[in-house]
Amino acid sequence: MASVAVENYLKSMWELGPAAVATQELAQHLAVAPASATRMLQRLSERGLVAHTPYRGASLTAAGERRALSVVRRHRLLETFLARTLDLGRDQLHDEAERLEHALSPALERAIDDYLGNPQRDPHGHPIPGPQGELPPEGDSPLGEWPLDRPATVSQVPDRDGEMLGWLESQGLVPGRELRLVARDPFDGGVTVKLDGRLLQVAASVAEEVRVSDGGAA
Amino acid sequence: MASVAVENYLKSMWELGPAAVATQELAQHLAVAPASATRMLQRLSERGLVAHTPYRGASLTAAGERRALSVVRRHRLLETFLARTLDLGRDQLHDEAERLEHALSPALERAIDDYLGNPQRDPHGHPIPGPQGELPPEGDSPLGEWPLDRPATVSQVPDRDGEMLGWLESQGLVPGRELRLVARDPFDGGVTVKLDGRLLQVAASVAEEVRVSDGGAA
DNA sequence: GCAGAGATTTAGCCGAAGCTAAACTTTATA
DNA sequence: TATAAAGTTTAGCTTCGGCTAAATCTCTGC
Repeated sequence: MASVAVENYLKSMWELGPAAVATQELAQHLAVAPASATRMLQRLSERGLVAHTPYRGASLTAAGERRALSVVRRHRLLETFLARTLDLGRDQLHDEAERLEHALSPALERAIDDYLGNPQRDPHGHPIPGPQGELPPEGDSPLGEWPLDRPATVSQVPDRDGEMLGWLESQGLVPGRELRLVARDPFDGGVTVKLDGRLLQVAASVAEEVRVSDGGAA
Repeated sequence: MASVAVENYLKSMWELGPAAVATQELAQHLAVAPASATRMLQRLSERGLVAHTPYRGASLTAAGERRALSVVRRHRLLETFLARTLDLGRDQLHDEAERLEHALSPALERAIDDYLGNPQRDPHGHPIPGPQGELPPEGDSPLGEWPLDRPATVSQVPDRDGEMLGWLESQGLVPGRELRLVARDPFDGGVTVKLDGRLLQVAASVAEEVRVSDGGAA
């Protein structure tokens, strides 16, 4: 039905949303020329999957969001499945799932979901949308916005940036790890955290991507 | 590198080979118009993957065969992997693997192969080509050609025809099952086999597709 | 309130891979 | 052996999804 390209545009729109997404931003995210993005937005608009106001960006319609969430669901189920069976590095998971997600039939999606026992989160801690695209309200906060001294548990790490992910792992910043914020740089948003008795400097760009919550239960 | 379409043409060529394949045969196998097959054969010929003599059919070059076997390897590894982890019906396996095979990276291929312990056969009993396309010499014979009364073990069943596969399974004709030929219809090639103490009529078309060998070791 | 920078869209091109219709080969039959 | 049928190829069109270059819009700074 939807081609690989269409699925990728919808997924990117969702990742960059929910506010209106600029053509250029979308194009960059997909490593495509801006003109290509414009054309695709027009086609998606005709199909009723995005609302595109020329020169003002675009956003997903309800139908578009459903399709996007279906791709996200397949992606995250695949990451979870591959992590459970094979053991690949956390950063390999993303790339592999990225390719396979477009080839997953509804039947196989269901079989994998059952096999995994209907997981709620993928190995990076990202919530897995339900079969109809249901997503629980987001209870996690960016690490950079967490109050000082309140105990927190890492709930989500980014999956796209292999480099950042590698660093996070080497520092023990993985989902489930407990920590406390001991200082915040008021200018750039970087933070210092204490985990395992160690102090660790976390750059602003990283502190934006890592999410935490207070329950030990993710 | 090679598109999904190219991979599918190469795989079909291999399945229909090794003798020269007629354009029409190839087109039918891929559910494509004959003219489309001609054009693709010309392109593959330019790329050095097939040898095409106009009006006389085409066959894979050594390079083409290598690529084809890589697709077959991915397909059969995937079937084995899915069968081992999820439990899908034997006939679903084929369709799912058909889609996923084109999205399997070399790294994931290796990871799956290791996970499975470098299997030699897929769940249908088909041999899995090695990483460089190595295939052991075929030791199995079509059921229809097996001598009367000599004990045989089913080694391979077809994977494409879900209907036939369903029937075979319902009759217990699955890889590993032992049987004996008790009669052969001299005209159409159908046979009567004895398995589990029962007598079973097997049509010629089926007897061609099922392969047997004498070792219990497949 | 207008010029210019920056973002966006349009116009026009390309290649892949599909299709149909028409032309051409090969093969088979009368 | 000639001709018809069957199979194959060529010609020319379509859609998808890229691209570049040129045109157009928006916004900001003067």
